[in-house]
Amino acid sequence: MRIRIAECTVRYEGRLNAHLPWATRLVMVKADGCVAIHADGGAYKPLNWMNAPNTFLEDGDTWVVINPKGEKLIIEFGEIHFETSRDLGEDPGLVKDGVEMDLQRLLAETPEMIEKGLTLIRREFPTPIGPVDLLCRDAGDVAVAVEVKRRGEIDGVEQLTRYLEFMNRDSRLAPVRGIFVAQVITPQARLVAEDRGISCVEVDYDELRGATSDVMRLF
Amino acid sequence: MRIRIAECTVRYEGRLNAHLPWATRLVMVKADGCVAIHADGGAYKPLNWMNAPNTFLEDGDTWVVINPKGEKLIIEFGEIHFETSRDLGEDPGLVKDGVEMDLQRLLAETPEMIEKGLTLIRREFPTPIGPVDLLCRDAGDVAVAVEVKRRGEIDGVEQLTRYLEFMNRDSRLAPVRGIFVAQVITPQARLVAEDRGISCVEVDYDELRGATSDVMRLF
DNA sequence: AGTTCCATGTCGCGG
DNA sequence: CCGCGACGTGGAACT
Repeated sequence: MRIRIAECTVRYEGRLNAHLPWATRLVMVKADGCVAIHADGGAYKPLNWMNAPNTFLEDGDTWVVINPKGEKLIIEFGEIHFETSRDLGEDPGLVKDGVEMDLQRLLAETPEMIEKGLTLIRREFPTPIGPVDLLCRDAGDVAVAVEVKRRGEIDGVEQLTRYLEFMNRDSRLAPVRGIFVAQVITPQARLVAEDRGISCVEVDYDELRGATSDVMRLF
Repeated sequence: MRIRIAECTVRYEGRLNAHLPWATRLVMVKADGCVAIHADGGAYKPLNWMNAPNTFLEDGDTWVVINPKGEKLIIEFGEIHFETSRDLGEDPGLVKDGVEMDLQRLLAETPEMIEKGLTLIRREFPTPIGPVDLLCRDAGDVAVAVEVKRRGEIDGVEQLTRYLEFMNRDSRLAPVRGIFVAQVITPQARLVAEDRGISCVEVDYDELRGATSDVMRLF
């Protein structure tokens, strides 16, 4: 990784055109060739950047970075206040726990936690417009499409609505009802969902993890 | 801005739990207090971060960063390879051209580029659930709601669908048909749009800018 | 403060 | 490689 703190102007020509006037900034070039220009604030997002892969041309006090799509980043340097370079090596990477996939996996293992009598038919059931998270059958043998979200917002309800629309045109499946499952569901999402006859269920991740491991212990 | 390159492990406890094993990384602390932990690759996004505002506790070789929502970032340092600190001052900020607003402005000036015979009634036409980008009238005097996106994806179709639903309940406007305009439209979005009787039009930004300046020259 | 919507989103997975 | 959906999305504009 190469770090330079310097006066610079930057021009980006690509998906849009953007320009940075002269100021002091930090320019970071990573081992994979990606470039980021940071100001001293504004969260982790750089003012300008160019992701790998790209070609890097260093011509005196001007750097030109071009990627295969033809996007271009031009950095012109003035006074360089500081520079260093160091190889950090490979990173073992981030380990995550508690994302949607985990939630979906747990719910697939214990659909009872969503609704009493619910049994799983298939995870990621395919429809013409994408896979439904869980296709289940309820206590009364009716098909149920379950959409799982970490945070239940209106987008998720729209998504489930689209699936139901398509699935209810399929005579082998219809009628299909919907259940929207999330750790938290916003009042708006709940309102829209229930207006469309979609049930809403909030689940607790830790409780779910507990219940699932209990069920797993039975086998 | 403070930069430290060092051996470290990181733990994040917040919206999810995440953990980084020991490795050499760059830790950046900006003037506004935000913290970012970078590996030597992987675009501009840090492995872990904490945005301002937050409280920063430095206790020996351990840093604890907590934000008002209770999310927590814990960095434990081993060997420090390098450290520096420097005030970059305020940044004049990025100037952009070519975002959705620009596209919308150009289309408002030359609605003919969307469809022959189309004329503008109003930009940002208000509905109870938000403003429609362009309200137009077609060659046959029928009202047309136009949703403009840089990239046409399913969210945009949903947005336009909601607008149309409301507008078609208004007897002074109905019937209203929809046109979905973008520089690129994904097949999924097109499928859903056309399933709902919404037309799709792809436009080229440079061509549009040319055509618009031609029209403007006539006046 | 809460909600909506844009973004050079980025990232990862599956076809 | 493209398309699609999740993301600790972040961030800005507006209510």
